Amino acid sequence: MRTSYLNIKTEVMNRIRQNIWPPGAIVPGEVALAQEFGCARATVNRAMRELEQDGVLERKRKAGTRVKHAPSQKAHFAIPLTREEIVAGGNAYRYVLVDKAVVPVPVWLRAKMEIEKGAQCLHLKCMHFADGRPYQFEDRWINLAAVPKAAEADFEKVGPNEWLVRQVPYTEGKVDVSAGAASNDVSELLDVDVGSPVFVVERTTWLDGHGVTFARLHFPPTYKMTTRF
Amino acid sequence: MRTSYLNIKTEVMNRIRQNIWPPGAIVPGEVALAQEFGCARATVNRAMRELEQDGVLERKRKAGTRVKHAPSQKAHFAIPLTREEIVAGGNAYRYVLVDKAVVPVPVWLRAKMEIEKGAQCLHLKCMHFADGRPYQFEDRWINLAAVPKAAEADFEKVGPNEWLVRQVPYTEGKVDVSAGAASNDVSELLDVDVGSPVFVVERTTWLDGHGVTFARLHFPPTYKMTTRF
DNA sequence: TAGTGGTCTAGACCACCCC
DNA sequence: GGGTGGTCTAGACCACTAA
Repeated sequence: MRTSYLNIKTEVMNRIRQNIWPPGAIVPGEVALAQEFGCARATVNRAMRELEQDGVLERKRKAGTRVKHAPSQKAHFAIPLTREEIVAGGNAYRYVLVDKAVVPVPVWLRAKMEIEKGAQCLHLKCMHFADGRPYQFEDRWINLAAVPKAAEADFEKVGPNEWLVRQVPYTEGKVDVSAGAASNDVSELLDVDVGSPVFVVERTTWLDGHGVTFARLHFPPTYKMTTRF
Repeated sequence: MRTSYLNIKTEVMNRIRQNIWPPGAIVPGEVALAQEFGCARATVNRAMRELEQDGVLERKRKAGTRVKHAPSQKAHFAIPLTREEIVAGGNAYRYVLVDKAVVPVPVWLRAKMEIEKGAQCLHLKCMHFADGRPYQFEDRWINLAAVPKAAEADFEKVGPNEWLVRQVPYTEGKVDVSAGAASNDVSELLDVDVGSPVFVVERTTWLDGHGVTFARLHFPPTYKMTTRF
């Protein structure tokens, strides 16, 4: 085809990189570009809309389209299932359930997930291994009021994350990433020294505003979360 | 307007959540949906295309559109300028250049950024403070062959990241996030114990395949990278 | 090879919002 | 008020690929 929206995207990017359209400059309107490229406005529109999503352009009705001063950089991290992540890395995956208990929801968790008082929850401790080496320690809490079926699952074969994603898909959530010090438990399970650095990912998940699950994932300091942008 | 692509998106999401279209199920084709919703196929197409981007659907020519078994969860973290990040948090920002030197590119950096042998680079050490407390220690390397102008900048007032983003926008890069142990230098600058956990963000940046800059950002363990999905 | 999504067009109406 | 992007339409051709 003569003019694809992709061609327009790359052409626009070229002009920006070559400083023909410097940061802050206003870009010709859609009608003008459509005429220049000899295509329909809808085609230009799609190209420009995607460039806006990519963080390169700023668009406002009436004001027109401008080149962003500082392109908003976004790192886009995928959050795969641990099993898939390990297998994708070419390693053998092994999962072990370390501990399982039904307990009243602790106060800190109630605050974090906005759970009603007196609810019961399932507390799981799991290990994930890659080629026999400790890969991740998963400290997981599941709100049984939100997911009653979890009480019947045994979690011996399938990890809670994988189970949950099948039972309660399409949830909303929050992710916190940080560095922490290995506690006694964690250091033993991950086979690192007490107090040494541990990479921590915390995930809180809601469904329709109800707290579903909270997980704290601990990785040895060899672990890196990587992405390109 | 009667049928917006947004209405279609929410309606489709509802059907998925209510298990009318369970995971793995094939969804009616675009023509069928267009007829059902009483709109043009292009409208349905946009809705479905965006839902695919959102990780909810899988689309293949001829095979049709299916609901994903496990929705691919993506967290996308914004990477703001440190100054803006601190100011946005309601804190006073202060920047200090700790050290600056022109040196031959070290071997490990040449390997990482694919820089030609014998090139010179600028090595900067900077501190960022939030309300007087150490917020980030920035260990930055700039390839002078790629950014000659950097040799003239003094980096006393403006940090290298902010300077670079203005001089060399629209680059490609890689981000690695991990946990590390504080070295002697870092522990002193961040005011933490030697060997204690430090949150580390490493960013490598290329322009047209040429290594531009590498930065290792160290945060005290109180720091958390947060996002919602 | 037939059916599905991928894309483009030419035209239209509208909502928003800077000037 | 008027110009800009936001969206929708009805129709068309094409590319890919599963059956």
